Amino acid sequence: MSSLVERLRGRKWRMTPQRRVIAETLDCGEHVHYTAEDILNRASVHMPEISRATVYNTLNDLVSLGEVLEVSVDGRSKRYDPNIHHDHEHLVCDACGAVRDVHIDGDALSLLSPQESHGFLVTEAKVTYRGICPDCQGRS
Amino acid sequence: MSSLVERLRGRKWRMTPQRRVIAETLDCGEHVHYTAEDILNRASVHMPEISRATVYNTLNDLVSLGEVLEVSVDGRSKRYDPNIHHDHEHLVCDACGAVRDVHIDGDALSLLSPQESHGFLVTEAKVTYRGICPDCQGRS
DNA sequence: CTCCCTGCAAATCCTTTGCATACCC
DNA sequence: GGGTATGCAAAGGATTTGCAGGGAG
Repeated sequence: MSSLVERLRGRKWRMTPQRRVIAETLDCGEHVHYTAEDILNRASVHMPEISRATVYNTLNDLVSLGEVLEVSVDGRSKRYDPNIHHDHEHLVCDACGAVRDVHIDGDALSLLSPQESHGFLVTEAKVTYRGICPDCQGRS
Repeated sequence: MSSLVERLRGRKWRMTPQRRVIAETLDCGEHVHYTAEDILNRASVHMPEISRATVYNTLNDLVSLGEVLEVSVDGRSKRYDPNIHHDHEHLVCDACGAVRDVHIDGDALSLLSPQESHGFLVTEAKVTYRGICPDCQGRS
């Protein structure tokens, strides 16, 4: 599977230094997803002048392009998931809010019986697992 | 199952007119969950002077008490679910953001194999179904 | 009578937007 | 060079908080 940067280049997306740094930062967190603020902080290490607005704009562009997924697990900041080409679910730490990808065996869609759909046209099922991550277990 | 208002009375929670109206409003949406702003609007019908801060404070208190669940399905506003005493999952409309409860047959926790837990102490699995609600299907 | 809930307004957090400039293609 | 991404700062929506007064127990 190609990296996000490679895929974007392939789609002839206008590439700028800022956008490259953001895409690379997203790829680094392929299994642990960051908030916009996280991305800004990490990108700033390699490019101190990068602006908050550019990070937000770029993340929204990537979501619109369908190359990155927006994940909301708490009411606070959204997180961004670059790993859209593998089907997966999310595992959230109740202590620190970290989010990582996991793979499951079955299909959660099949757990919903037709009469429980209440007239909705149901297209997707996502499972969110919650618990305490290894780091936070150690800290307790 | 007792209503939210009855349970709160039983827990000797300090009851005020504002809090009663908020709790009753939550109970009205037992299967369709509201945002804080929704609650404010609906409560205002019965009590026009009620303040936004009181609604937010009260909702947070109820979440802390464990009597109401906070639900985040998009990056926008949180929604509040008073139906914590029945195990259930959520069905979200991608068009209007409405959230309602559904019941499923199996258990999503069992879909996660131990080696996929990545060291997390996993305590909960929640499925979020997405689709288009009957109202929005009609509107399209 | 005491404590804490309420309402108001200001503050805070996260995110978006307007505009002039810079730079990718 | 044209069009668009960038950076800054200000605006915007959602939620929280400080403080004075009022009402529940």
